[in-house]
Amino acid sequence: MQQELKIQNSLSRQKEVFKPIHEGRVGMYVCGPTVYSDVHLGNCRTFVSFDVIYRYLTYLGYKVRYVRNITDVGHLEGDTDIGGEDKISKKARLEQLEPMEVVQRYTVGFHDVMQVLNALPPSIEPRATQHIIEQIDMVQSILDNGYGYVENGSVYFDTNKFVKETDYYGKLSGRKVEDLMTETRDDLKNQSEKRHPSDFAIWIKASPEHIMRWQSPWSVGFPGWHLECSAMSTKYLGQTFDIHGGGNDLKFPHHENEVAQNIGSCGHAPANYWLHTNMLLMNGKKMSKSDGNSITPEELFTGNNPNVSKGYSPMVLRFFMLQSHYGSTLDLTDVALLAAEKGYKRIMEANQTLQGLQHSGNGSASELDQRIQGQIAQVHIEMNDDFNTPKALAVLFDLATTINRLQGGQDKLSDVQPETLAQLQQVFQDFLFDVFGLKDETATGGGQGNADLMNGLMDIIIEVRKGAKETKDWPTADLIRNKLGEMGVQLKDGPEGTSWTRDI
RNA sequence: GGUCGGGUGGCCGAGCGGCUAGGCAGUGGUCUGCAAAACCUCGUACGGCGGUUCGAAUCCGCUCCCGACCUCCA
Repeated sequence: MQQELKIQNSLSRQKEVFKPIHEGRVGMYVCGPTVYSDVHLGNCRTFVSFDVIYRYLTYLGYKVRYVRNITDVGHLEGDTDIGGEDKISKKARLEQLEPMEVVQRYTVGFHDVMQVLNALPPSIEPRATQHIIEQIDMVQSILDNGYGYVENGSVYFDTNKFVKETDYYGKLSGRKVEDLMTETRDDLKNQSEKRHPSDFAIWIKASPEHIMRWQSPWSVGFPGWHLECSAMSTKYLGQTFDIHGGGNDLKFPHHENEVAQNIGSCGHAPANYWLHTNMLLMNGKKMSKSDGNSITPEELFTGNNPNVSKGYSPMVLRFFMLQSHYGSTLDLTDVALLAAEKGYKRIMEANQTLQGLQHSGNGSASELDQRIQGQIAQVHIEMNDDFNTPKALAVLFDLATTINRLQGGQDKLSDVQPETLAQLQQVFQDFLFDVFGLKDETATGGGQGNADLMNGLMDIIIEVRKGAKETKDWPTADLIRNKLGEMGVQLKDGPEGTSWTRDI
């Protein structure tokens, strides 16, 4: 299984072979949320996507340092670098809370959602407010290098100078520098402190009523929005690292400005590979906090939202996301979720069947065996092609049919080598759980102790029903099946006996 | 207005020059006490119009829609 991993690099707009800076290690930075309100599902898609990327890199044997920040200061409302109110501050004012209470509340909420979605915590989760010193240092470096200027206590990044002296600005977002320089939007006219419309604040002097403020060489103020990512990625991953990720709505201006800040302060572009996830849509439109077209994870799980007919399990949501590529938009609809729920159940039950298959020890290298071997390899090939989870999943579904045929006797285990079966069992476990990060909710839930109890109880019930069936006592047999069905436990009669699964 | 990305069978969603994924729904079967599940079967889709090519959903041109970014959002 030695294929090369290829990833789509936003910087080159091409799929490139991934080569880490340090053999066997990967440094990855992903822009995390601004914690001023509940995460919505769109945010979750990005973090689930990078969770799978993180998991797969780890699966490949890389030692990954995954840094995902929490932005808790500096992110302004509105369309200007100054004049807009800090999002955290605004929320604090409206709810009469300390800014850090706001931050704490939504950070905890974010972590809870990440946990139910089974997203692994990052290696480091730095906060902007914990890195004010690093950010001030970076502003100073930018000033020292001549790429910034001070105006009335605020510091701005001089994009005009940066453009003249380097060829970086606009490269990532594919923007034409001339367009940026000749920006004439009405909104920008009143930003008199800036020398150019495309300049952006890296340090902002706090107005008297502004609650979050720190001492700096230029003013009592706070850092600009883009700065924290530059400062923290540099601190934890170095001046140049492997992968920088985020939602593609951050490409401009956030990421473009980040690149400028890094080069402006230390002369190096931050990341070799930029990965951008595409937007989650709802009703064909971008899911967005600001225009109200959004649904929270909570609402999706409970069904308490007009856009869904029922609640969906977090794992169904995760599976739904895996069925599309992270680089494509994904439209969230009720029927699509319904379909995902069935598909999720099918693959999980196939895995249960697979893990229960017992090999007698004698198996030939038949055509079937060869095909399974090929498909096992194919799963890896698909994932190595820019983390193509929908294609990898498609191969797993093909294998699910084979698994069910083996169980049903249409295919014979004697045509499968014991090692092949073992590999297949391993691949399903590895990919379903370790790489895709799914959990099997069709199986027994509620902790291991309860699982054992549940299994024991079900064995008894199935045994009793078997007795009823043998005496052709159909009313009793059906009563048991129907009552269990109402409780969310489905019985499946088969030639080998009766098995059961739980609804999700 | 500028820049970028899309339009794929009933729905979702891969593919991105020939081998025409996958899931869900639907069809007709097998199995079953009945059902469910499972298995088998059927279903040739790529917005429109031209062009390049032996061959195009895939490349090029035009055109019509849709979305994203350009201003806060993952």
